[in-house]
Amino acid sequence: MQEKYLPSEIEHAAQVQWTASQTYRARDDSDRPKYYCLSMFPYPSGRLHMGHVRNYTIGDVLARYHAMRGFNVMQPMGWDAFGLPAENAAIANNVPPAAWTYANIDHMRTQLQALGFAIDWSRELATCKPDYYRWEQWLFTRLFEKGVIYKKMAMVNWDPVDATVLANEQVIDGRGWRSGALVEKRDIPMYFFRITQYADELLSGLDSLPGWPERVKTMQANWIGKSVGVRLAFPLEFDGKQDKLWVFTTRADTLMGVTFVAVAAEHPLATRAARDNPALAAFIAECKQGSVAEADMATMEKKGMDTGLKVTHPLTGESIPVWVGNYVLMSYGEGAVMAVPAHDERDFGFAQKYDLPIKQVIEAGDIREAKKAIKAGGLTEKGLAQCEQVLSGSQFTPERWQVWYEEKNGVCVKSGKYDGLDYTAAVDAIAADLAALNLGEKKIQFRLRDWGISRQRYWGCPIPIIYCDSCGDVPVPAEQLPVVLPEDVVPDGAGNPLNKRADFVDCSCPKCGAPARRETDTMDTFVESSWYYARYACPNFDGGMLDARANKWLPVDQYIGGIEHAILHLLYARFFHKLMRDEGLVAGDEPFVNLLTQGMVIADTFYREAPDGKKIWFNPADVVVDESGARLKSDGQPVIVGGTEKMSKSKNNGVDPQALIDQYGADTARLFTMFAAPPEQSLEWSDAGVEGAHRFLKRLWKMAYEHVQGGAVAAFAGGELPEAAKTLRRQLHQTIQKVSDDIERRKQFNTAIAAVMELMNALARLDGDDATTRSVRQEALEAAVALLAPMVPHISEALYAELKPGAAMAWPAVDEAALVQDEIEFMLQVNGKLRGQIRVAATATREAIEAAALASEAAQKYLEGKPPKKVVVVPGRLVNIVV
RNA sequence: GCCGGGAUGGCGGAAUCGGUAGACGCAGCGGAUUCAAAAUCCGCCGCUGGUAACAGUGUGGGGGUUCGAGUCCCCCUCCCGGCACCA
Repeated sequence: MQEKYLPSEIEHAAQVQWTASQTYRARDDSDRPKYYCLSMFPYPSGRLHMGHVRNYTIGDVLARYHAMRGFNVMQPMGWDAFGLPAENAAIANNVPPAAWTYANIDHMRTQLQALGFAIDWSRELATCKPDYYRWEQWLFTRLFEKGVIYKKMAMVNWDPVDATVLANEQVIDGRGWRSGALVEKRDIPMYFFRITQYADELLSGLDSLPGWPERVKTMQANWIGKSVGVRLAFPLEFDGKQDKLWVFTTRADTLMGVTFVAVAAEHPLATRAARDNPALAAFIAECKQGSVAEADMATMEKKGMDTGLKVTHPLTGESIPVWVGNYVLMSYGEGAVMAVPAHDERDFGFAQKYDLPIKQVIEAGDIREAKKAIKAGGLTEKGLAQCEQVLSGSQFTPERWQVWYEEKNGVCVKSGKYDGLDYTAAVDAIAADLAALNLGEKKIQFRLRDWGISRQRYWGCPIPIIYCDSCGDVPVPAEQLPVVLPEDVVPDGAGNPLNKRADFVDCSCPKCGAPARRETDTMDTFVESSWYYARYACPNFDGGMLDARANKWLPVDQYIGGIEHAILHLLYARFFHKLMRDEGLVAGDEPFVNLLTQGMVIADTFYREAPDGKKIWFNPADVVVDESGARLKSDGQPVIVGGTEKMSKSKNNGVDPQALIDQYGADTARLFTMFAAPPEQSLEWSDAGVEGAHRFLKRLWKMAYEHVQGGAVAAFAGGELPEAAKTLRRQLHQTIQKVSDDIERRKQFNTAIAAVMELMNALARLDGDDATTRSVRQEALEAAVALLAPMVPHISEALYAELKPGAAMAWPAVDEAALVQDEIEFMLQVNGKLRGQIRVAATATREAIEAAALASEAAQKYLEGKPPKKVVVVPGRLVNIVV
């Protein structure tokens, strides 16, 4: 055995051996229970970053643990290879996105392999390859024919200078990232997935996912946003014609308090009103400036303008003004809202700003109670004062409006026949009256919108549609698929370069044979990442999208990925699974049984501002920070510190793990990443601490080396032990228990590692070279090495081979007999404060424990001879004496 | 703005079901070894007072429930993620 721990040597040897013997090949034909462990596949951005290392190490720990437990494990890997950064790189370096992407994949594959992940590389896939996206195009045509995919107009960010659609990320402070031009909203035709048709199932399906974090399910449920309300109409007359303005509201009980209605700038009524109203037209044009991102819409100043139009209140017949409001979203509900300033925060702010009437129609519950109590009489002085205080707020004033709009348990007032009704009763009564007038009905409304997938970009999966002047939008027939994306294109940032490629665009109509044009839009990259998990089961199948193996491996037993994917990616993948199920391609309802959302790896950001106001971001590795501030290493000039954020390409704050691997080896990088923070928490990167992880591995190596030098010995197999060895064995088996539980149930690896560290510290203190002690040491070392194997597989394998030559490393078993304790230590509290300890036999009764506690010196000191008020005994833990 | 999450020593974090706050590691300090250094080994290490024993205090801030709160409830502050064309 080597005396020194040489990571590069043992890691290389282990990896070569794993590859040669196909150790991590998932068996399609095995009868052992399957365990499909999937980590979210990477975007091939260039090099691995720490987030990848964290993600894949978590997956690898779980995969290796289950393999040691006898499962037939599948851990695949692939590349989410289409996307915007490849086009940006192309523009910056004048290389085709394809070449850039393939080079990145090759480099990152090497890096992943150097980390020693137990990946079945025979299943590798890349979404930019025709043999993958071909089936996505095939499914698209099927769904298009079924009507699950349809075409409609939708709003995008438009850069008028570059004449191109911008991603939200490319809009910076309302301007295009390259041109600096003010961004406009523009309506263009797009293809949509009818995800709203599955809204109810996507919502109720969350209940069938006990293995998902609560927070993720809550986020998804809120995103789907099912609300029960009333869709109702305000009749109006326009251009001499009778019409209706429809709105959706969850607060129909406040209908009698409506003082105006507001429509979105894009609403047809606004457009019509603006025809002969230049001021309104100008205001609408202003609303159409800026990005389409919801966050921008929600944080901008609420503005509006009276259209001059009036609608009729459906129940009172009152005339109500129609406003255009920049805060009304065309994409939600009807694109119009009824405004009740007295009981809605946003309406209130708007009414205050434009001096619109505010009409109270709900009385708060506490005010009602106070009025009742005073009327009934017999109040104490204090009670009366309380009631009066409540009533002092009962006059509606703008300063006190929160009391009114926040009130959920109020009743209707000043609402005619609805006075005195609570929320449910009022909504029911009003909905019934509206229905009788044919002016409304109860309706379920989702916040979820249909999924627009058209992207006016080159580097994506082509949408398989052909435009024919006589036949219209024709899906490409299956036998003509795939529609192959040419890979020799270099985009220039101004529009989709496919439009300039006659060899791509020109084609003939599959129906009539006439000359036709190919769609040049590509699909949202979320489409590729919505079904890759299923394709891993049969990546080489060329007869269809999936074969029978999909149902052998699915559902995924453990999915691991960043919390930033909690809503969109995971919702789309769940949706796609249901689409594939309804096509008869997969059997189950949900794709991922257990989900682990790792926290982000965050790091400092540094930037400089260019003369045109753009920010240029610098990598932390290229920056030195000291008392004088942050400076760029290359030129010594200062840079601005931008705060600690998620490691990302756009902020250029990713830390390259390669240096770590080169200096300390993969095991150290893996160990440190798992040890630094629990998986679900965000991990602030710092280089300090890596040294400690490496030191631990060196110590482990040294202890094993010294033990092995002493000659062969069998692991402890039973019999009486001296006290020190017995205690160590108890700790050993407690550690096995804890590490198993930490990995399998808690999925918290930092504490598992800490427990093994404690064990090693104890083992280092165990003296004695007699045969018995050595046999206990052998047992402990074998177990410790096996417990660490999921985290640090290379060193574990090397050490196990030295400790127990020729044996296969299995997960250690707990010896229940070793766990038995004779005496237990109880904490002694007096009035909840720790005052001492007592030792009691493990078999002691509650009475005996109590007696021992009261008899203790500490208790006597605080009792001062008096009997205790109360004694609380927590079994196995503590005694609290209340004096 | 809306939805979700977080805050514990100088730092990363532990405390799993309301029961010893600070495990484990980093940094620091002291010592051993060494010609010296690195490496390694041993010890100390929340804060305040005290030579010490010990006492008080302490989990972002304020309030509450409880014999007992880092953990549960209410209010607030700050930080992070998502917000539908970044992936």
